[in-house]
Amino acid sequence: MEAFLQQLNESQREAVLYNEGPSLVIAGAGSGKTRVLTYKIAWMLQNGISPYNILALTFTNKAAREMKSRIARMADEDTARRLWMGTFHSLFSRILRREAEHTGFRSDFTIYDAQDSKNLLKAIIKEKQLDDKVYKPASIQAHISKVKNELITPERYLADKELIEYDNFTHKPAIADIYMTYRNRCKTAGVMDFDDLLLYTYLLFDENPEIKARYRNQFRFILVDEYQDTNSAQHEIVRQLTTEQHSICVVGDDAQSIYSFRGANIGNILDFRKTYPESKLFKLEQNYRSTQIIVKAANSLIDKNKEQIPKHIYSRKSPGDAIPVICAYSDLEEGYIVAGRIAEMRMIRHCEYKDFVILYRTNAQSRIFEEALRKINIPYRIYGGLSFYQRKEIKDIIAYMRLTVNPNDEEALKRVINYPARGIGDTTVNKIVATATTHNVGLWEVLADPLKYNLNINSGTAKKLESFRKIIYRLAEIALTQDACETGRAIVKETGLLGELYEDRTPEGLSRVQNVEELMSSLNAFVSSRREEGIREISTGDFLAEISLLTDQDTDKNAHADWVTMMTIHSAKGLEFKNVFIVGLEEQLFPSERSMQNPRNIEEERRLFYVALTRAEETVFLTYARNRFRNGQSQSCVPSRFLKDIDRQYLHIPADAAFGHSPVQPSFSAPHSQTKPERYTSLRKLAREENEPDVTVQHQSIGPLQVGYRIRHERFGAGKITALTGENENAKAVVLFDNFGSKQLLLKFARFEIIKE
DNA sequence: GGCCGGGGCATTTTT
DNA sequence: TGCCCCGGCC
Repeated sequence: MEAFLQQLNESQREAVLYNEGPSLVIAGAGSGKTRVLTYKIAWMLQNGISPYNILALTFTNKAAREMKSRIARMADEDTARRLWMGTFHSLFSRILRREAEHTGFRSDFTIYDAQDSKNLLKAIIKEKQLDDKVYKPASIQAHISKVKNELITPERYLADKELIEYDNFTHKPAIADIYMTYRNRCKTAGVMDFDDLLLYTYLLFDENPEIKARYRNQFRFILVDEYQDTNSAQHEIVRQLTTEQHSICVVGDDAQSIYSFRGANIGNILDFRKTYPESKLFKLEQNYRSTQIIVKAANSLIDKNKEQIPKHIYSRKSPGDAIPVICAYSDLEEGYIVAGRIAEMRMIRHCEYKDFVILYRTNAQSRIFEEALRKINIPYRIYGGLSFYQRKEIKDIIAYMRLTVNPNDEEALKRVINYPARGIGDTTVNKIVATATTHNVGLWEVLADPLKYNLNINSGTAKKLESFRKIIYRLAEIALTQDACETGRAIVKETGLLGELYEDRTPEGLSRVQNVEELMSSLNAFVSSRREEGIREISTGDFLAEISLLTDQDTDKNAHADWVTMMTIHSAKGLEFKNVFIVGLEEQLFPSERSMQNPRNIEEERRLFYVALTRAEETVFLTYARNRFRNGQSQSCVPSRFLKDIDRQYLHIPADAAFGHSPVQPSFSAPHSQTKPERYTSLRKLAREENEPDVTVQHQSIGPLQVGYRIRHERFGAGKITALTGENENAKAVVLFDNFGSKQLLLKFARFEIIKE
């Protein structure tokens, strides 16, 4: 471990070693933030702190997974697993399930995704006979989400004069009532939406001081990643769990706070030192990613923001080239220019396609680049769009799973009660909803005993409902006695879902079948990986709990395939590319039209541009068009004000691209000292070697297996056995996989073959 | 229940 | 311009 510490720079090391009280680590772009977090945790573990006492919160599953696997390499797999490390949402849902008896929910509550909540709101607005032009479901949803993130319950909302007055003022006086109904409906349905996972955790701690104390005592060390993205609820929960002397370490970069629109509060990080007056401040200011010019250009840009924590980010890489600014006549030409540059650079500089990314402000911009790339046969991939779990066929199956776990789940029930078609129409569903609402019970209660609630339906409909009910009962029974895999299989078979899909021979139909197969195989993988961990019972609920909080942002399969990447700047956060094109740098597009009223929003847009610039390792191109097709008509455009915010000495501005000033020659004509391999890479290798797990009973060989053999695992691919431990039932192999880090496999369950070198 | 056409609308997105 | 949603019609 001492050796590890040598691998850190001074400020990183200081941040890692300070654990005596609250600390704020300002981590500039590319400054080795994740490494500080992982080393810090590894250091704690090394010093005898139990993983059980460490709470590490991240925003995405991907971040949590990466950190976990790095820690597994430095400590060991089992310890890493016992850490409380994960997203806010997943860890809090774990706590809420555990403490269910104090929450008013059952431990098997299901989770509404954004679409479900919107559908429910839409239904409520309709039931209340409100005008959905005034009460637009999407904006009501955003509003409710916002107040929840401010920890405002329906009761508090009603009592809040200002909120009520504001709603009257905007002619939407029914919002409080909609919110109340929504909350109650979720409660009777036994479901939580994403915001509820935070809100109810806060309320749990708030209303039960002894529970709060228990967790506060348990989590003696708390780490929060991407603190600039926390919303008020997250901030407050962290406060509930800490004292002013607590060892809490928050890591983030105020300059990269770009999610205020979904509730993130940059004040959390800016005012951290007011919240914890005793806290220490560490700054990671060396950027290991980008050339000096890129870093300096980005600095000069972000300097124009008022609200920020002072810092001096620097790079010791080569100076690099000045940043070309390219002006195109039209959006179409912008596409051709970028595509042409990529082709050219690939030839001249021997880059691969995957070294390029095109970053834009809005998804709508992607189409033109798509067409331009396709025209000259450049392979590309667009990030974003419909995620795997949002596809209809997947949501249908998941809805059935949700019903087997929680038959009162309203949105799941509405989704599949007539799919595949069973002749149960809207009228019937509406009657069920109305009956359930008047009796204040879940939909399933009504469905299970229609007579008791005087459900007004004819005998034909009653029969149809009966047969649906039987299906769900049967599936629920399977879910009770068998594992998640069997349940999944039964769902596909018994409901006739797959049959329905097989009939469709169109390409879309085939891809739907493939998606279902993929879901089934992920179910399989889930069950078998839990088995390998030695867990015997794996219920459908366990699977749901995991995937409800998952997105396929997380599945970065094909990450090494060779294609150009296109994405919004927002989704590029945290990533890096050798060459970056930032396109559409025009007023009203970037900064977006909507951000213009408010200087704070402009600052956020500027941070967004900062994020874009700092994705690049070697080269950045900035492009804008003079004319652009927007909303059906061609508009002439003005170059973005942000171009003027970058110190001109770092830009290369040709005459035709002049914006605001007269063109000048670039100040650096790039003496090309090729970037040396970063210290970073060698470090990582070192880190990997030094950390074989300390396990109890070690063997040189078990059966045909020997330490040092290479194997190929069904899911994790190739890897080397680094240790063999345990006896018989508990025999395990520790395998260092080429692409998945170190894993312990329970030999009884693990599926792999021995391969030759 | 599915298909077609009109109207409205048009940042950013993870959990 | 293009997409999505809704409502009407078969």
